[in-house]
Amino acid sequence: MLTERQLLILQVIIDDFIHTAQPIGSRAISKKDDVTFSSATIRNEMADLEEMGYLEKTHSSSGRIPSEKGYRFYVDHLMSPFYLSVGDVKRIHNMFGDRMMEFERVVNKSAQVLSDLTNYTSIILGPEVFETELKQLQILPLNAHSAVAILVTNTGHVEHRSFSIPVGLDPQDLEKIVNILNEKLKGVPILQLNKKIESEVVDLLKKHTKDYQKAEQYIQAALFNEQPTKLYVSGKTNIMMQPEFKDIEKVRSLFSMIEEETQIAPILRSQAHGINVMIGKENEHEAMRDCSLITASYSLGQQHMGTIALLGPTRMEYSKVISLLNELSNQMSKTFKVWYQNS
Amino acid sequence: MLTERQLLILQVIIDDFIHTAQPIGSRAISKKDDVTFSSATIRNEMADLEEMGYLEKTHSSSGRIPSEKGYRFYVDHLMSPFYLSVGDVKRIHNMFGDRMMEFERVVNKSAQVLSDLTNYTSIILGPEVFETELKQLQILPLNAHSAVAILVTNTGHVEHRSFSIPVGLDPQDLEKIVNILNEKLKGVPILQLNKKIESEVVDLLKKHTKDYQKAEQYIQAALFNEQPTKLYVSGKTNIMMQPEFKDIEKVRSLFSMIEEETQIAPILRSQAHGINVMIGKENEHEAMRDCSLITASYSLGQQHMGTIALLGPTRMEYSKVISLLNELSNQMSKTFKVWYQNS
DNA sequence: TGTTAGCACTCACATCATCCGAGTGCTAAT
DNA sequence: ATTAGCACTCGGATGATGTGAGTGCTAACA
Repeated sequence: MLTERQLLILQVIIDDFIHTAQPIGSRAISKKDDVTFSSATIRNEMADLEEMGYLEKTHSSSGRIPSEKGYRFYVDHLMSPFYLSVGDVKRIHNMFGDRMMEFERVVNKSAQVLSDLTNYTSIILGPEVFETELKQLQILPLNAHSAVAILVTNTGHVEHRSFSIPVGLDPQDLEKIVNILNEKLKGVPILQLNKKIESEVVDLLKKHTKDYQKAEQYIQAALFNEQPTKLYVSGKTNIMMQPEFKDIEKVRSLFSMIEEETQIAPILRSQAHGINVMIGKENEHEAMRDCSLITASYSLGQQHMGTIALLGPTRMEYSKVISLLNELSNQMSKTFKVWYQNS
Repeated sequence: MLTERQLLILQVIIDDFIHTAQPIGSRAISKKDDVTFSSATIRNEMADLEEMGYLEKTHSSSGRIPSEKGYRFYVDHLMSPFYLSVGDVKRIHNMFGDRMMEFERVVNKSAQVLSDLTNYTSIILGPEVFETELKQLQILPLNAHSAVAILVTNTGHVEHRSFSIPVGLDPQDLEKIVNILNEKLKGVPILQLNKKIESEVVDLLKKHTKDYQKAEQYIQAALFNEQPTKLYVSGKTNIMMQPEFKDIEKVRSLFSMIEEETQIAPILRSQAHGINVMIGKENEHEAMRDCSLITASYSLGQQHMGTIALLGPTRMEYSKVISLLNELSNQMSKTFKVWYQNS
């Protein structure tokens, strides 16, 4: 549909615009090394490309800039693969080589490195706990009226929650409850905890404890406070360095969205596995009209765990970002496999 | 030193400027209810106030705005007490009334509410663990080569860390180590953990375990990964709504500072107990040149725990902010006392 | 002697005209 | 089919001009 020459021109324009953020004119294109034809020819071709919707003008006599359709075409067909520098790859690998094995830390660090390497904003959706299993439950009284409940999963994820001890609960019963819970719940997938408790634990509790009501209350407090998926964001200030975000109102609306977990988390969660690119208005959220969002998923075996994303202007270094995300998500998946697969 | 009339004029100017962010002229002042004298008189007085350094002009024929010295005087001598609305007080109290007793949550929520009530940015420095004691240490193997260490303090604070099990460490020894550590370290203040281990635990370990080297390594990994004090920030976008922050470069430098824990934490930590007000250049940090920072401390009994701060433009509602911070820090101290004092 | 009315003066800011140059579209020549 | 040439467009920079809010100063007044 597009001639070789048109492809070349489109590619030159996008590559250039990604780095300069300036409209590019026919004369400038004609000076590029691999362009052999004159500026007049280029003007004609550009007019055609504009008519087809791949290019835009900022005003009637300006140079051209890529349209969103142009970016989409670029990403799908035109983009040349980006070869990560040895240093960049090393930085990614190093995060996993360390003895620093805290899950949360690795993810957090990943977000930092990613925003650092790209100068965009990185957002990582922490692992969903769905398929993980309870490794151990512990309830530790702190004093007469408060205690802390600690829940460890087989992936090394730790949840803890302080709460008041229901007045009048027998300390003896406390211990019994914990023992019962541990015995019955160890190895149970987190998602099924609730069902399991109803089906097998409740009766036991009734039998062994004086005050079942209190105990029930107790368990509820300890286990079932909502625990939203963690979101790791890094490099928010990078956004403000992009020339397309000189306008503070734009930045503000974008920031509010990112800070609101309930806004951004579902967007990341709804992305398909693998690499996804959302360009400009392809993002349904108002504030992301002139941003692109690139997402990659990471997993534990077949099990999808979470999403890594980079947010930047539509004028984004797609090629580099995609390579980085690929590298990181592979590395994460690989590492987590080693850590947890055979647990 | 200042006449009654000058005090009145200074107060009117600051009160007005705090709300409008506009320079205020003699005519406007003369129209205020409690001002009885003419604009010409006011002009003379303003000229004097300017000479004394309490007021400034933005250009030679503009109205006056408060100088930093003016704000300082206002905060120290002029400010009328702010009576919090019943609703606001309720919102603060409610946070503590709930069964939601997670320490981190209360602090986090506090930051949110604070930024919400003021439209400034709130920063809370989480509790230092200095004087808290180790309640329990637990090491839980997840699989053949990784484990999670969990450390609980008497205040219900939980730290956890995943790490690799040194290759070749005998599982038998693992249990022994944990037992020894627990026996010897229970009740020891966190700060003295290291010393205590050296003085009492090391010898025991040498005696009871086959491979002391490995064990040492193990303990190091589990306990002494740096754990920076948590920082809770909320309402960053509020800054961008202030007219003095239309300039994106200003916002960016401020944001970078806030996001960098190593920058902002020491500043908060170094504040004296009670309420502190830092106006404009009184803040040594470059990016805070035209901000004010108001801090309040919260404590557990006599023991200082952490700092609550509000960051806004120098044109800040000092009176309201101080009242709110007072209310919150008192409430926090009071609540924590009930929770942990008699543990 | 303190207060006030009056007035000339200042300066930011908005508006408007002008100029410049990068870039286009179109036409005609190659 | 390509390209040189040229008239045209428009954003952005520069400068002149007017307006109005606000000042400082002087002189009159209580």
